[in-house]
Amino acid sequence: MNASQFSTKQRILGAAEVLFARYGFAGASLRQVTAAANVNLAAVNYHFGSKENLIEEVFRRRLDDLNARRQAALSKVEKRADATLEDALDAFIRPALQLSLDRSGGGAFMRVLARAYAEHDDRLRRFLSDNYGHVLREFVVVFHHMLPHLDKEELYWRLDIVAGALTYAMADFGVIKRKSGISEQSHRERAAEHLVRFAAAGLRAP
Amino acid sequence: MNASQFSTKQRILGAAEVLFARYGFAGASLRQVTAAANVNLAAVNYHFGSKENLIEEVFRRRLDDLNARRQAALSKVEKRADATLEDALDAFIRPALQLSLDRSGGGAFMRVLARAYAEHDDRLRRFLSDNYGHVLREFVVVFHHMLPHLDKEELYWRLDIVAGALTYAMADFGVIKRKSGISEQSHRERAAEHLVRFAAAGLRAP
DNA sequence: CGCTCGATCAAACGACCGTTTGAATGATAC
DNA sequence: GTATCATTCAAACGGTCGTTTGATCGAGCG
Repeated sequence: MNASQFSTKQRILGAAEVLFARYGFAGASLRQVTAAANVNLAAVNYHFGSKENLIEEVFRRRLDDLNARRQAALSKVEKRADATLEDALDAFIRPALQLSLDRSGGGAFMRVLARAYAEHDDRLRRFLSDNYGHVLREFVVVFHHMLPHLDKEELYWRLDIVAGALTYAMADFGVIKRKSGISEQSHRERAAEHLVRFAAAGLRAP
Repeated sequence: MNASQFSTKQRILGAAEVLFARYGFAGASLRQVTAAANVNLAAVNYHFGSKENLIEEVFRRRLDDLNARRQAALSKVEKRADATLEDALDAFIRPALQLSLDRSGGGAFMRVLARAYAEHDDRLRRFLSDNYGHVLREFVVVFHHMLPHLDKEELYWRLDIVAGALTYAMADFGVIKRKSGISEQSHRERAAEHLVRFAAAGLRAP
């Protein structure tokens, strides 16, 4: 009998996401993952081939959606003649925020993503760059039109800073202690608002 | 015979720093560490008691110095009546930059620090908060005087963003590909310059 | 010299790791 | 009913993990 309405693959992916977020890729074992997912240990190698492949699938499941949302939001911005810098930033940041607020594990995924940055693993970096680099390049074009006083290299530097601050904020790294009355969700929403305002000013700097 | 002029403890700390940066706390084994340090496997448990304690010592060795440098730089800023926001930011960022440029492992340490944020480990967070906390609070006071239009909570949010962007930049997380002609050191120096300019504008935002 | 004691060493401990195997299961097609 | 085939299962594989043990080393000292 299944302990859930979801398929074995989906349950493994969900459990892996949470445990990778909490203990890291090396720190979370397949025995922990399969126990949490209520599936047999061998199921990971049967369905995914290896732990390495499982890690990639954890990313693919969320990033396909995240990038589609970002591209859709950016398209809307491009079609409006009066779009502001804040609108473009919002198109980049809000999809990440929404994903982090997703009821089933989105918050965990943002921490997994932050871990991926920290890993500095070449294979993982190439995987992320190959599959999702083109979306970043589209954003660069739009920002370049909105900030004509910045040359391409300067713009890249600043967007890199924005990406860093976003990763940090969405992964809830910060030292700001969430007040007991405030949910993780509204905490992240506040973070996103502050981030858009801060990043807009930073990008506009001479 | 020793393979180095440094003591066993120092060699373990140095090797651990590099390997924790590269493979993470769970991913780097004590066998790797002791082999790289050219010491016996049992030396870690003899000198540090456990792997967990070794991790804390890796932090303590660098953070004591980083905090002292930040406090000294901040004191100079406080004594000058004409100090600018950029000066205060510099007092916070430059010590981290200098540490990251330290010949022996400072760059690795900044990546270890970024991993600590990603770990979300309560014990590690408390340890860092105890070491970082009071210095951060001193910076808040100075920034508060320089940015009277921001209330305390708003200021905390923005400084948290700055800390995130700094961590990200110093750990070399970014997607900006270092050109082959540019050393890691001058890459980090560029990052720090951009960061100060960006953060100053972001903090000054209405 | 003989004694002491912190430091280093090879070896082993039990536990856990990712992966593989081959049998059992159960729905589908003939 | 029976053959098929994807899926699930318990068990085991060889390795690596952090830690512990007891022997050995070697400088300092009476």
